[in-house]
Amino acid sequence: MKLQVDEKLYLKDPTSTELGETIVEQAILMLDAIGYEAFTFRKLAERVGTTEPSVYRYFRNKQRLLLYLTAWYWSWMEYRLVLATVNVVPADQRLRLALAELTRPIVADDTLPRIDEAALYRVVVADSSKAYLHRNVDAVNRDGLFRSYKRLCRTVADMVSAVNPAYRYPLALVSTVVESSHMQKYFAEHLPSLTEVKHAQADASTTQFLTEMVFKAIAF
Amino acid sequence: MKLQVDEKLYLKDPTSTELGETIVEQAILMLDAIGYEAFTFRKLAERVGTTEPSVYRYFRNKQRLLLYLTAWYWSWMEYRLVLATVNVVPADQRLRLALAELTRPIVADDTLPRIDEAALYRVVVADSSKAYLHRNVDAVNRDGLFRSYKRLCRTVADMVSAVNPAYRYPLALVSTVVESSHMQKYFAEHLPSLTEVKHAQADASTTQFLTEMVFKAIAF
DNA sequence: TTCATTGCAATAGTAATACTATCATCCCTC
DNA sequence: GAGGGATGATAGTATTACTATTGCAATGAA
Repeated sequence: MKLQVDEKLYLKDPTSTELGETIVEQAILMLDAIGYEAFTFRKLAERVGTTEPSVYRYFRNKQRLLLYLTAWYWSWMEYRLVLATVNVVPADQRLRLALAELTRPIVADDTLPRIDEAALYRVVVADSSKAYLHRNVDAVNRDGLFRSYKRLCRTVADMVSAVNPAYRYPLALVSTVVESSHMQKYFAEHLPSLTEVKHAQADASTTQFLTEMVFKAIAF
Repeated sequence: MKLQVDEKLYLKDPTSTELGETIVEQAILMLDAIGYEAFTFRKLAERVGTTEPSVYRYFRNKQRLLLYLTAWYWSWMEYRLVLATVNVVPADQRLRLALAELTRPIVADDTLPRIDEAALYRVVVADSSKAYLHRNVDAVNRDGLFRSYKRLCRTVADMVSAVNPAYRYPLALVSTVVESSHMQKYFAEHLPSLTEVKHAQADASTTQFLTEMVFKAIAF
């Protein structure tokens, strides 16, 4: 299985060579280990056993690498979401399954052999917003680099509209839910006085909190 | 009028000297103008007409300066919120006013002569999450530097509980609303396909969207 | 078999960033 | 007029975020 990501996210397709695959694999582990701020291409090159210029041959800079990882993540999420809801006809049940998928705990998965999905999820939770909370958002957006995120939100928003076509804020609600699901898990771990979600059962209670919120918000 | 912020946020109280006040005043304008990533103490010093070491005498680093500004902002928000709801007895009306205050457009205000409140608000929207989405969250939190944010969320969460004591996620709901109100305005400006909120009337529709969401979520 | 291409390593270098140290100076107060 | 706090001036370090250039080894086509 291979997911498509926009060509502008990289200089050279990392899936086209062994080194490229290793760079992506190790970047995820390293970002998870030390965080976006401390992460540098020099350290990554050292870990991979290559040189800084070789990493730069694949990605223009670390923001683009982060964008690549998050775009990949959102595409993968949409794939899972479609898989989870295919053949389910009732609109409310489809939405419920989609929300469960969006807020579900990510576990390691062998269908994607070189990707540590759990680590990638932690990176997305902690750092994905830095990809758009940046002065160059407009330029990055013009290049279409948020397309997979937008597509995912649109997909779920359409499910919301299928349940209640009169609801006026499906996209706002969905983007709120997506970001909030990250935030609540982050808060549960680091700033527990900002949420009732408990670190130990963060996944289940986040799903419950947000699912309840969505269905009440769009109820007739 | 003067707001208290935690002493650990600065090395030397910027309100204690003319230079300190100028540093804070210009930091807000500069962060608003060029963004957190491009902002440096060297550039700030140049703009203020002082030297880099002098800025470092007030703030340990730029994260602390950002924390100082956001802590100040949340304290100010809580003050406004209390002011807006004082003498209002019905619980649902209190909550409605508080939400309106939280999501209201910020306009320049002469009660705080050297602070450009509108610029500070834009900085908070674009950059405040970077103060906690950082590897050192736990250390910063141990120092109590998120206290004003937590206090604000707790205050509003108590209003939620006053309306419906049985609702199980008041804090999670409030932190979601606070962050979402920033996010929706940011999306309206930069990623409009992620929200129905329109840039031109971002304030009114964000207030409406979130107020409606909260009252439906906590309805019996 | 040669030749060109690619894929990558190695080395080197630049401008900027995030600080820290030291010392002089100024002004206010006692 | 001595002492002390506030600031300025200068200088320096380690790291970051790149970029340029060169060369070599494997591969595949002519």
